[in-house]
Amino acid sequence: MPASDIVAALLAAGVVRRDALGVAVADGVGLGLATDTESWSVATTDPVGVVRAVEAAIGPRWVWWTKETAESLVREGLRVETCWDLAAVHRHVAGGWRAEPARIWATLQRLSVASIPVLGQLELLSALDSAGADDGDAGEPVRPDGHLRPEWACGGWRDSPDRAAHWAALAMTARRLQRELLAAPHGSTRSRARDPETAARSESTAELLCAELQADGLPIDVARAEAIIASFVGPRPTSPAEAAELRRQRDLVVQRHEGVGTGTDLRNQAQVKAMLNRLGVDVPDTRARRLEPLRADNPAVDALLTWRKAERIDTTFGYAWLDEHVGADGRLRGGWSASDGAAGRMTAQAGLHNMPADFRDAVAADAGHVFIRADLGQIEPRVLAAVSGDAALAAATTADDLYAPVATQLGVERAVAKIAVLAAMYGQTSGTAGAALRGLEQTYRVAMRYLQDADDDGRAARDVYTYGGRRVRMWRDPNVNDHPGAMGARGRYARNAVVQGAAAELFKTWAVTVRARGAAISARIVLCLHDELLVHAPEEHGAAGSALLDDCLQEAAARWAPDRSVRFVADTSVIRRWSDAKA
DNA sequence: TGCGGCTATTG
DNA sequence: CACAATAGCCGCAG
Repeated sequence: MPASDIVAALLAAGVVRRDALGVAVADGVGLGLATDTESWSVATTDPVGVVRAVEAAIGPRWVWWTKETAESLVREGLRVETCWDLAAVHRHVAGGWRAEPARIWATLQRLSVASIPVLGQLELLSALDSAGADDGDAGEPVRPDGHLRPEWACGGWRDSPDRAAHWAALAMTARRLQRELLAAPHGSTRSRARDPETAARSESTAELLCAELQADGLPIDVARAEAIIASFVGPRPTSPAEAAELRRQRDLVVQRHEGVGTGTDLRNQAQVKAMLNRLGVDVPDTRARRLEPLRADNPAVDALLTWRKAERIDTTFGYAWLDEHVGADGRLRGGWSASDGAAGRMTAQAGLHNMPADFRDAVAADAGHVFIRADLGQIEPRVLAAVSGDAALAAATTADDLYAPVATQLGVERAVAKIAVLAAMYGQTSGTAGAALRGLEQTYRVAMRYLQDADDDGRAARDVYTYGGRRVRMWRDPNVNDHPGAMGARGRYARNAVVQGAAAELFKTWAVTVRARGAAISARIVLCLHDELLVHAPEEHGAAGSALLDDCLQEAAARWAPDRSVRFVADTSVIRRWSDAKA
């Protein structure tokens, strides 16, 4: 069936723009499409071509199980506008990281995760269990016991277009159940989001963005990057033997401070500590922060710290790193995850999130292009004001510098106010913030209560929920009784998770808004860094892009937060190199 | 070979 | 050295 017939069939079925449309792409075989009531199977060697035609003609909200589908589309150069990613929504509402179809389905059916059938266990099951859980029709994706058939879930749905159509229809069923789950009150701190689907949608589209970030990569001036590396470790060695010799020479510069022949292994923590002891330096550990003050008085410490920096560049951000992750097209590519870890932040590999600042000079826009860079100012305390509904703290967000009015309110220096607010969000109790913390309790009672509630939940091993409804699971060591240390750690973790997690939700809403609106001026996000966006665009659209980032922040904030009492600000600039940004 | 500890880098 | 993350090397247990 040609793609135009599929489009006609969908139009006849009444599918319009933004309507949910299930899709299952079986590469080389065909695809399945499904609405809530109908499904279509298409045999074709070019299933993505069909998706492309439907996207162009209708532009639905594509519904799929996992980001594999997003990656399939992006690999073929297709950028669809929006989606509903069942795995992303599952991670959001259920917590945890694992989100295979069988787990998503079991959760929606309220079946125990432990009872999910595993492929290859069938013989064992039938031997042990005379009830025969799998006595249904193998042509159906769902077993009589309600679980997904493992052979379907593990790829069997790709076997034929008909199966793909079943799989797409099942995705639509799963989406309906997820929406019910999102709309229902849940947990001890029900999400205060105005529209419970907002977060689910931006979390979904963030997966699409991640697939694109992975494919596009970050533009790198490779010659500049090599020069930066050379400034730390010297020119690129031409052979492994030369590399080894250079390394030996670098070690010797430090070892010489002890005289000849000691041969301290600088990569061995215990030996380094012993060496420092012999040189009269007594430290509990050898971290740079601790050694830095001693550097001026002790040439050996100075040499060691210089060695550390070079060693770090050589092993982690050296020539090998460039060769492995930068393509012939000058793009640095790494894997992206839309909601990793505790609170659902985006994460990236290949050093994209922890590249030393020295390298920002090597992050350069293509010829005829610019970067539009924007970072959110003081995002966490502003988010705290929004999610807790603290009117006093919200009032402080009208200032460009939130800490200024907070300091005035507390009657302390700005620096003290800042430390106190951060301490409250991170759960620090020791240190100098003590008096100011008590002031916070008085002045921003609602926000501090919100944090304390999360802390209490965490200590008691109760899961917490972010503003956008992300479930953050708590844990308990099954082998030992809870002890104060573990409880305190969980409390701090939970306290931070409700703030950091909500900030991540706002950030992703902003990012996917920029992704959508930026397409009109060929602006593409090339880096997401927790509170910072780097967008690559043709230079003639620099000014428009700059305005767009700011507009999108206001749009995203309005969509994400229930009222406009909290002000969000971004510092935006149009630059050629990342290092041109002022901060 | 896998894992915890230590270290450095980022927000 | 609070909260989160990636990533490398080392020693040690299995």
